Amino acid sequence: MTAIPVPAERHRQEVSTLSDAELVPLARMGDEPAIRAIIQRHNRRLFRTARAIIRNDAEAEDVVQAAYIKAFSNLAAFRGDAQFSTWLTRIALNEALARVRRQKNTTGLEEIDMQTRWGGDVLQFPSSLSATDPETELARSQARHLLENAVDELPDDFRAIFVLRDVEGMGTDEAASYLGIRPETAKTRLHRARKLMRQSIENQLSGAFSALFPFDGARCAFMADRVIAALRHKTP
DNA sequence: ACTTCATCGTGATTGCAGCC
DNA sequence: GGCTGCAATCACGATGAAGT
Repeated sequence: MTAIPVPAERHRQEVSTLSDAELVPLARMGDEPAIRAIIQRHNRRLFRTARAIIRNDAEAEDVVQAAYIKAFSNLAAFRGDAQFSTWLTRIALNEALARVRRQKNTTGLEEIDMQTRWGGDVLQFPSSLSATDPETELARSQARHLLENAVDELPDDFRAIFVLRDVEGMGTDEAASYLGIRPETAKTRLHRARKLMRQSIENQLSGAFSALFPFDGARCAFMADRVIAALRHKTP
């Protein structure tokens, strides 16, 4: 049995189906469901973008929040020349870069690095596949940590382009314009970022390769027993 | 309707020059 | 010497026209 939507609820549902171009005028008039719809739609991209620059979850959340506040307070400034998402992401990016500059002035880089490395779990990679069993979930979680560590180890410039292109799936030109660099530079940085990612992951896994397909201990001894038994049986 | 081929656009790779 | 950006080139997939 489906409940009949009350007007406010119906408005919320209708609003969630609108395009950004349709939502913006509503948001300008202070329409709360429209503002919520915009936030829900762009949260992930903004967080990832901010997280790529900041390397700290809590800080990235702050940045995204500040970016939304700034954007909704200055919606009149959005002329509609570019996509709304582009405008929004650019604000978050500027906010994140400004915060990094402030941090560099007030905090040692090493300290920021420690916060990042030991600050816990993070950069939300998409988990489109549903969990199946605990082992699979554990393996997926380990793989995510591996990737997140590798991303965190990238130099700032490389990390930004890597996240925008490979995590967010932007095109070269779009990502380059977000970062204010030439597309050629974006390509080179992405290529080198991927190379560094490969090296980093290989380093993290170097011990693991030798442990693949283990065949030792009791299993090995049992095999030896069987071979010897077979040979004894064969020789007269 | 299907297959083949040419064209175009986008991304990947690499070499080289300039800078610190 | 290593890092970075630029430019040239290569590779590949998407798309549309032509032929069967």
